[in-house]
This record gives sequence, structure tokens and C-alpha cells, in this order.
Amino acid sequence: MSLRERAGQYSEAQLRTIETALELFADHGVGGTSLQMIADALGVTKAAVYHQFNAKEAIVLAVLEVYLAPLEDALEEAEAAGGTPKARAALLSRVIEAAVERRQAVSTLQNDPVLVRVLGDYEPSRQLWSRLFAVLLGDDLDDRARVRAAVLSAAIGSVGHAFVADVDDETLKTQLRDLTRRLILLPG
Amino acid sequence: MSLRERAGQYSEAQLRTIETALELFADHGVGGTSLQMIADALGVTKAAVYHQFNAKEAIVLAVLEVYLAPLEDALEEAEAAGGTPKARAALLSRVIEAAVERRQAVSTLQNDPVLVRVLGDYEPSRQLWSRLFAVLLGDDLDDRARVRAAVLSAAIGSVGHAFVADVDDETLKTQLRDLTRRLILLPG
DNA sequence: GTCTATAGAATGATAGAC
DNA sequence: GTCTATCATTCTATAGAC
Repeated sequence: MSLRERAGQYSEAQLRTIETALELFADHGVGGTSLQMIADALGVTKAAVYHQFNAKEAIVLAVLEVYLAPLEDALEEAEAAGGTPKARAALLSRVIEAAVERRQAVSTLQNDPVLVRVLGDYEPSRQLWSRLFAVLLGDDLDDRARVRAAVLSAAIGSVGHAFVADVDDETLKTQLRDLTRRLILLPG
Repeated sequence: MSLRERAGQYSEAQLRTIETALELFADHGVGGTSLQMIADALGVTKAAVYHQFNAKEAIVLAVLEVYLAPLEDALEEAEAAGGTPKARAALLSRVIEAAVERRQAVSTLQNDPVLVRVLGDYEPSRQLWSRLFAVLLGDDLDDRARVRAAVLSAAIGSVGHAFVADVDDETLKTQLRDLTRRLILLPG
């Protein structure tokens, strides 16, 4: 089942929980966020949250699925268009757009140790990630390309940095597109 | 008191605790790391850890002080040399070097919500950060420069990314120096 | 500096009523 | 779908002996 399909199966109440959980994860880290905190933020009891998700891990996984789903859409369009430079640029734009629109959360999704572990252990997200970077940077990467890939990934994650907190969305997107395009198209 | 001086006041036992704590923070996040875990990793009891630091917050602060101290050294040399391009390049090199040598921990130090909060609330680290980026990127930054600063910071933080886990230290340093110099010297 | 022992609160998770 | 009540476990932190 695709990430899009998995993400589409959550109820309204579950989606509210997922959204709330992500905000708390961003503020306190996954490990620093308790089910009590999530329940309080939702205005319900812990038991109500356990009715939606049978464990904290399930919430963490759901958060990942919901926020990776839009990337899957963008990726499939790019793959369908072939590996053309135009398709790559369009994919990069959409990834940046998605990141900027969820600024506070991106750094958490990319860096929180718990989410990183789940992201690495969970097959659908593994595949998404390798397909994404295959389109953006090519299939088999040498050391030089790997560093570029890591920097590219981190550059996108910089949308949540304090330095750009006051930069408006459009400016941030434009500047980031510029910088990251240079990273991708940089001559060997 | 400078960060260097503060960091220099910790005992051997405290430094062992700080080192161990940082490793656990990197694996589980600050919020996901208990004093019990730290004590177990050190092979002592919780009470022994509390003898060294009266609270978990004190350990977090100590971790920051110890790992920012080398940056303070590098920064002061660069400031003494004036804002010459040569001094900037040398500073950037030392920052990258320090980051590569502590790969697993850098992402935690830069991204963990608890550490980010402490880093923002703690005056000595605030000053260090603004001085550092003043030397690297100039004093008053417009939006464009702010995005570059955030990307530069994130690029340095990418040393811990899974993509470069197998890249050896020297290659990583060289490639990162290349990419980040382009970021700094990029024409407006 | 390290230990045992403990206090008191918070944790993840479950059972059963409405 | 939400509640109250509860479980065993773990948490931060402290007191006092060696």
C-alpha cells in the first residue's frame, strides 16, 4: 500500500491527533512528548488517544505517513515525466514548497532520533527516500555526490532555522530554490 | 566568564558524564534520555550522577558549554585577524573540522528542541553564535543573506546525515569546505 | 565519589462503564 | 468516542551511610 493510501485511511479525529502530536514533537522532541501532553493539547483524556492509536509508536508512524504522502505525489509525477532536468527542477520546487509550508516541523521530521530511526526501519519511507534522491541526484552516488545529497537534504531542512523565522514564505522558497539548484547542477 | 573557562572547570568525572550524555542524547534525544540511562552507561548509580550535576538541565548546559568552547577559540583567532577573507576561510575550516570530528552529535546539538531552546536562552551561546555568523557572513543580514546563513549552518550540520556515514573524515571535510565556501562567497 | 533506599510524581498502557 | 479508575513501571530528586 502506498503512503498516500495509508495516510488517507486515518479518521478526522486521528488526523487532529497527528497534527497536534507533530506540533508537540517539534517543541519537545518525540522522546520528550508524553501521551498525557498530547491528550491535554487535544482536550481529551489519555484513554481517548489510546482508542485512536494503540501505542505511542503508532502515532509516530502515522505522523510520518501523513507528512511523507505529499512527497510521494510529487515524486511520482517527476518519475512519470522521466528524469528530465525540467522534471527534477519541478520536483525540487515541490519539495521546498512542502517544507516551507510546515517550517516548524521539518527539522523534527528530519532530525529527531526517534523519527530518523523509524524512517530508516520503515520500508515504504526507505523506498520513497531513495527514489527521491535518485531522481534529484542520479542513481549511484560517489562520495562527492553523497556529500551534495546530504547538504541538499539539510538545506531543505533549514526552513525551520531561527535565522529565517522572519523571512516570508515566498522569499524563502525563491532563495532556497536558487541555492539548492546550484547544489544539484554544480559541475563535478 | 567565557565558555572556554566554564568548560575548563568540570572535573574528570563530570567530563565523562558529559561525553556519555551527549552520546545518549544523539541516540534518543534529550527528552528521551533519562538520568538512569546516563548512570547505567557510566556504570554508576543515579545518585552518583546527581552528586556531579544537581539536575538534568545542568548536564544539558554543560554539554553545550564543552562543545561550544572549541568554536570560541577559533572565533577569537578569526576576530583577531580582522574580517579578512583568509580569516573567514580559516574559521570556516575549523568549524567544519570540529563538526566532522563529532559527526553523530552535531545534528543533536543543532536540532534537538531542548538544546535549541537552551542555546537560545543562554546568553554566552547567543553571543557566540551571532559573533560567529557576523565574521562568516557580515553584520546586518537582509533576507537573502539570512537564508544563506541558515543553509550554511544546516550544511555544516549535515555531517551526521546517513548519506555520508561511509564517507571518510578527510573527504567529507574537503567536500564540505568546497560547498560551503561557494555558499559564503556567492555573488549577491 | 559512590552506594542503598526512598519519596512522590509521571509514564505507557488496559479494563470496563456510558 | 470519551470517560474514570487503575496497573506496573519509570522518572527526577533527596537523605544518609561508607
